[in-house]
Amino acid sequence: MMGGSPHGLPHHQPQQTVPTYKWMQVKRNVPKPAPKTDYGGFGGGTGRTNFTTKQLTELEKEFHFNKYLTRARRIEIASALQLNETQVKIWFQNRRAKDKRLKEAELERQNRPLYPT
Amino acid sequence: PRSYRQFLLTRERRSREFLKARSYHLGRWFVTHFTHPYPSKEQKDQLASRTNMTRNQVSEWFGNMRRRIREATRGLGVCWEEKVRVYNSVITGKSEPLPIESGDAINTWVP
DNA sequence: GACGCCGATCAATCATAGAC
DNA sequence: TGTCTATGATTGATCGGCGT
Repeated sequence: MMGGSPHGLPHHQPQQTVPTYKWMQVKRNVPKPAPKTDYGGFGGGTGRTNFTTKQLTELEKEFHFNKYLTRARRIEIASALQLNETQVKIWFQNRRAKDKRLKEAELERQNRPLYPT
Repeated sequence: PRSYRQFLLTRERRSREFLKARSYHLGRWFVTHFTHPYPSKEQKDQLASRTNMTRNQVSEWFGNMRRRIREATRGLGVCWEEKVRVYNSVITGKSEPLPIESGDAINTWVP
């Protein structure tokens, strides 16, 4: 496994005797979805958005019609659903990724009996 | 709202058989690559076949595990062995401990 | 330079199987 | 039988890289 090369790594540098595990320090910036215009201004721009069922339904419908959006279409949808263009864009990206995952999962199911039940 | 199919799939993949199969291989890989617990696509496939999981499930397992350990040992422990021990002590007896073994040689490769 | 896409990942949350 | 917890899965959003 691991075509890697386990070449020993000098754990102690002049400055740090403590091994540094960068993955432990990983920290993402807080999601900053621009709140909808108007609407009392502040929308608690912090945190992730919870799409409504209606919004998801419409997005899903659009996705089945087209997996990719044109700029114009994106603006239309964002406007109609009260979302940012970015949110719509990201939703489509995530949706395409999901589509891909599902397809791969489907293939795996065919290529591997598993789960004799 | 989940589909019934999804429900069955979820239940199936959480059976004891799968839980056992994966904890060892995935856990071992994790502790022996503690400096960079990010398996490549090929490595994920390998682990997936060993544990009868899908590549995505392996990815999810590592993602969840990295975060759990990150949170549990933030500011605690120094070397990887200490971190793993901290994690194994923080979790209750119900959790699956990381299978650390004395004399473990850790792969120190880092991108 | 900005913009969109993609692959991988994160972070918060959801949902459930198993323990009690 | 119902409650609680550990953990797999989902998903909006981020990060880095690449192509246009």
